[in-house]
Amino acid sequence: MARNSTATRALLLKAATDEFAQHGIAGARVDRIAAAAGYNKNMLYVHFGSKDALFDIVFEAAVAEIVDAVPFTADDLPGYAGRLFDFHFSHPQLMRLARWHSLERGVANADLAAIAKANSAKSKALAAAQAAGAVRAELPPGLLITLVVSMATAWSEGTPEPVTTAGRAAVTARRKAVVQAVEQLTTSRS
Amino acid sequence: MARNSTATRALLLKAATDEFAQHGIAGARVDRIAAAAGYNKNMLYVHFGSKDALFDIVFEAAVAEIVDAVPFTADDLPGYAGRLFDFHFSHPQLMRLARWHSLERGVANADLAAIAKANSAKSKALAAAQAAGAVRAELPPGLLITLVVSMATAWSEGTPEPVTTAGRAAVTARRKAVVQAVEQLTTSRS
DNA sequence: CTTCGCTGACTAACCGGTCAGCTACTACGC
DNA sequence: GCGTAGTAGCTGACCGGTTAGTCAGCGAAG
Repeated sequence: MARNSTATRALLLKAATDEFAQHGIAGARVDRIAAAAGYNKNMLYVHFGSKDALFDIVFEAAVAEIVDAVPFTADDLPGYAGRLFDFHFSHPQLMRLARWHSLERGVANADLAAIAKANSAKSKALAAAQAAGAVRAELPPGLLITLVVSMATAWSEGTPEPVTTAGRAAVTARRKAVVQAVEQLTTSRS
Repeated sequence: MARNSTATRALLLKAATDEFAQHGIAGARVDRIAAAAGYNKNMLYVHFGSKDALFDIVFEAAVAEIVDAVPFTADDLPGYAGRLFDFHFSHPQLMRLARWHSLERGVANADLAAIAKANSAKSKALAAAQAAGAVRAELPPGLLITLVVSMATAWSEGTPEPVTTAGRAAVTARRKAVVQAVEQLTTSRS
């Protein structure tokens, strides 16, 4: 009953994010999204055009959220890994979204350019840090970044951990292991 | 026209593996599987019962193939990582299958037991290797295994790399990076 | 009274699953 | 060797439920 376009759009987007994160593109149901948001299905088409277009919008918003929530620090890779770990742990949906995207959409040419650009910026910063001696230079910067990200996200399966005491302890142990491993990859041998 | 049950079953299973690897459970189409195998859709139901049951069978076969194709060697983690990398590079479907499974099926209780069992066997072997001084003991064995596997599979997105000279070079560079990284995690500091 | 936000009802296509029945192969009586 | 009955393998046609997407129109706000 709000009769407010921007608020409606936000509610639909939120509901769509949940639905896509849980079921993917093929498994998502437009009716379910509309119902969860408390609107009629048609509003989705008024605002976003189609199911596929909606997924694109949802996904881009998620990526933007990740990118500016955890900034890249070339001279502190362990810290970066730790923050990435934390973010994905507290936002399991976004990780699921990314995985659905890679499976159902593949890596399109348009994405490749964006990824390459973002990656080369990070690589360049990391290469500089390596040249300055702040980071061990044994691994090529581009590959090192991928390995670090991979380890930081190794445990994010989308299903949130039970919040028991034991569960929490396991999570902090994992976080510590990730940070420690990245330290071993980036610190010069004594 | 073969009129041969076992051969038919194998053909259907092959087609189903391709279809599920590419589209997941929700995105897979039974008609497409049957057509790809050169049979009528009904054969799928005669042999496998339902789409979901078919996926289970496909998935279990894939897991079995991975497990006995690349054996775990606690005292040579870099080698294990390299072999895992190679296998997933040459069998991109199986990795996709595993990812579809984790997204669409989640981690069910039945799986948890099997995973825990397989993991604890590996952990135990790795802990022994660490105690013997063959592997650096800085990281807990269970966590170390996950990190290693995660790095070894960091690049398997399911889309096979173009087989250009440049593509091949990039792949070998990645493989080298993985092995090297695992070495750094497992070799004692000099 | 006009416009924006919104709804309920509808549809055409799709999709998993079923069923009656056809066809080729086998076994067996002669 | 030869019909013939039985059966396993297989097919095309069908069905009911579901789903993305559409459309005409209603009601509130300015």
